[in-house]
Amino acid sequence: MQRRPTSFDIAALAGVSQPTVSRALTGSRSVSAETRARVLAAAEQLHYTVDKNASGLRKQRSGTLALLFFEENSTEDAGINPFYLSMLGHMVRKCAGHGYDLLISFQQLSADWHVDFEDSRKADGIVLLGYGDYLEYTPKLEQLVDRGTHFVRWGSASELNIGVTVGSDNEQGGYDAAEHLLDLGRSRIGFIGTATPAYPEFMERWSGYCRALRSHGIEPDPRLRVDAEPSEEAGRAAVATLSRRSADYDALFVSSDVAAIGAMHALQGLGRAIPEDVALVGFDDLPAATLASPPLSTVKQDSRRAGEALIDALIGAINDGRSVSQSLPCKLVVRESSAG
Amino acid sequence: MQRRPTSFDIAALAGVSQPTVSRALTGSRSVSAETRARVLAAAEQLHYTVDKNASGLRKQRSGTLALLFFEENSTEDAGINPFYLSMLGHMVRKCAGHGYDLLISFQQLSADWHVDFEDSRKADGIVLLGYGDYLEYTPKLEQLVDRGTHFVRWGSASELNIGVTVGSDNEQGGYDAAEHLLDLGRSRIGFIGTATPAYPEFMERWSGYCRALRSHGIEPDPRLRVDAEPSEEAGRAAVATLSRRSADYDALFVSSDVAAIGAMHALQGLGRAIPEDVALVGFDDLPAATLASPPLSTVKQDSRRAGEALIDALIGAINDGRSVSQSLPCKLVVRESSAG
DNA sequence: CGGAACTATACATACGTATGCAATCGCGCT
DNA sequence: AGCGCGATTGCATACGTATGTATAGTTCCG
Repeated sequence: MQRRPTSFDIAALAGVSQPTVSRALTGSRSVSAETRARVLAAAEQLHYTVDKNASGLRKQRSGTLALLFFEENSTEDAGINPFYLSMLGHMVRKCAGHGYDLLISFQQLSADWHVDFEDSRKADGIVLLGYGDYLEYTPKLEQLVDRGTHFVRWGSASELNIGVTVGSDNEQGGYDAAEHLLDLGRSRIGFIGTATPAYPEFMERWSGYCRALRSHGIEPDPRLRVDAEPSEEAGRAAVATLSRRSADYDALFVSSDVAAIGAMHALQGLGRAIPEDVALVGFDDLPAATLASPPLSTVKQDSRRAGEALIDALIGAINDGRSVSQSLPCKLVVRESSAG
Repeated sequence: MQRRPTSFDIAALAGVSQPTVSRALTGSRSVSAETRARVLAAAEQLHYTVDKNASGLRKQRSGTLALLFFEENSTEDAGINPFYLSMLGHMVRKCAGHGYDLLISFQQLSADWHVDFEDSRKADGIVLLGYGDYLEYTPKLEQLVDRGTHFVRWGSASELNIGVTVGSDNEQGGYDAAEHLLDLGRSRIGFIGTATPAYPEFMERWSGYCRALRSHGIEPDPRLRVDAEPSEEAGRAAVATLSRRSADYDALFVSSDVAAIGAMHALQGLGRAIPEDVALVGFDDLPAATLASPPLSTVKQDSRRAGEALIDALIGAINDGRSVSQSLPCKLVVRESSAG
C-alpha cells in the first residue's frame, strides 16, 4: 500500500469503526481497554499517524505556536540577538512538552505580520520577540487584541500596556551591577550604553545604575556617561571619549557585553589594569564574555526561565483565557574583570 | 461576525460561488479579471485568509518544512552550535521566499524522530541538522528513504551515501588554513582539535591540514598534534600539553574557535606574542573571534549559502523529485592573530 | 443563421478526522 | 420478569478548501 493509511484503514484492521479509532487514539474513556489495545496495535502495524491537517480542520486548531522575530530593517545579515537564540531552544523544548510545534518567522516591523498567523490557522498563538521601538507596535498589537488573537510579547511590561508581557527586570540588573561595583569600594563608576527611550531595556539599566549610586549618596556624574550602541568599536570609542574628557573613573558599567569587550580592549591599550585600575561589568553574558581576558563580569538574563515563561503564558492564554505578565530577575555573574 | 470568514462568506459578498473564490485567490487563469478584483476586494474587506488546515487537507500538503536539530544527549543546557543558529536565519528567509513555513524541533539522536513529521503531514519535507555520530543515523535514514520522505541533511556527503547532503568543504578549509600559515613562512605548525571518525568534519580539517603540509614537503609531526574538544579549557590544556612535550612550534591551526581562544590565552600566559611568536588560525568565525585580542584568524563556513542550499535542495526534492548533494567552499578570514 | 470553439462560472465532491447522537448490549434492581 | 441505566460502539455529519466536470453565455465563421 503506497497510500498513507487513514483511520479507516486502522478501523478495518482492528475490526472496529473509524470513530472508535479516533476515540481510542485520543484516549477517550469510553473505549474499552481491549478495543483500545487492538486499535493501537493496528496503528502501530501500519505506521499510522494522525493527519494534522484533517485533525486541525476538525478541531479548529493547529497545535502550533508561531514565533515572530522582529529584525531591524538594516540587520538582514547580522546575526540574531544571541539572547533570543538562547531562549529559542528553551521555547522549542517547552512547546514540545505541551504537545505544540513551533513555527519560526522573521518579520520586518513594517510588514503585515499581524494578519497572517492565527488568522490562517497556522498557529494557535503567537510569541513576539524583538528589541526596538515598541511604540511602532502599538496599532498592530491593538488589532491583535481586537481579533482575539492569542499572543505574548517579550519586553518591558511597563512600556506598553497591551497584552501579556514577559521580560527581564533590567532595572534591577543595572542596580545589581552598580551595587556590586560600589561594594568593591569603587566610587567613580562610569556608564556606557544606549539610554534612549526607543530602547526601554537600556533605559532601565541606566535607571537601576542611578538608583544604586544614589542609595550610596552618589549623584551620577554626566561626564561619566557615554552613549554607545552594542558594538566593539562603540565600546572602544566610549573609552576614548572618557579620556578626551579627562574623566576620572575606577569602574565601568557597560550595558552590553560587546561594547564592554571593546572597552576592555581600549583600556588595556591605555595600559590600565583590569580589574585593579578599572573594574568592568557588562550585560548579557554572551559566550564571548567568558572567553574575554580577563573573563568579563556581566549581568545575565535567564533565557531558560524567559523562554519557558513565554510559552507557558501563551498556552495559558489559549486554554484558560487569561495569564499574567511577569518580570524575571537578572543575575549578576562575577568574573575576574570585577573580582576582589 | 465573530466567526472567522470562510470562502463562502467571500463568495456571498462578491456574488460568486465558493469555487470561484478559491480559483480567484490561487490565481487560476480561468477567472475573469473583473471577477477576481471583486473577490479580492471582498476578501480584503472581511480580512479573509485561507484556512491552512483545510487547504492542506485538500491539497495533501502542509506548506511547511521541518527543521530537526539533533542535540547531543548531554548538551541540554548548553547553547546550540552557533553556526547552525546562523544558518537558521537564512533558512527561515529562504523558506518564506518559497512560501513555506519552517517548523523547529529538537531531537535526541535516539528518539523516534523519523516517524513523526512528513508522516503526520506536519511538514512536506525535513532538514536534518546535527554534528555527531553519523553512523547512528543510518538505519533511520534508510527508513525515511523507504517511506519516500523528502529530506536533506547537513554534513559530509562522503561519509554516508543516503539522500541529499549539503556540507562545507572542511578538507579545503583545513588546507587553506595550513597553507596560509605556511605562506607566512611558518614551518612548525601544530594542530589542535578533535580528529575522530565520529566527527567527520573535524577529521576532514585534519586531512586538509596534512595535505597542505605535505604539498610543502613537510610531514605532519605527531608531537605537534593534540586532541581537544571545542572548549576554552581544552584549548588551554592543549597548549599546556605541547609545553609538556617541549614541542617547538611557530603556528597553530586549531579546528574550533573556542579552543583557539583558549589556546590564545594560554599562549599569552606563557608570554608568547601572537602572531609574532606563534601565528594562530581557528575555525568557525564565531562572533567571539572578532572580539578576541588580537582578533582571531579563522575559517568561516558560509552559513547563508549553506542554509539557502539546504532549503533549495529540499524544495527541489519535493517538487521535481531529485536534487543533488553539494559541497560549499569555506573561506579563510585573516585577522591579526596571523597577520604579516 | 446555426453550430463549433471558447470562456467564465457553478455544481458536486473528496480530503481525514472528531464528536453529538442514537443504538445496542449486559446487568442489577424491584 | 420487566425496566432502566451505564458502558461501548456505530452512524451521520461538519470542518473549509480545491478541483474535475458540467453548464451557460459569448463570439466567430462558414
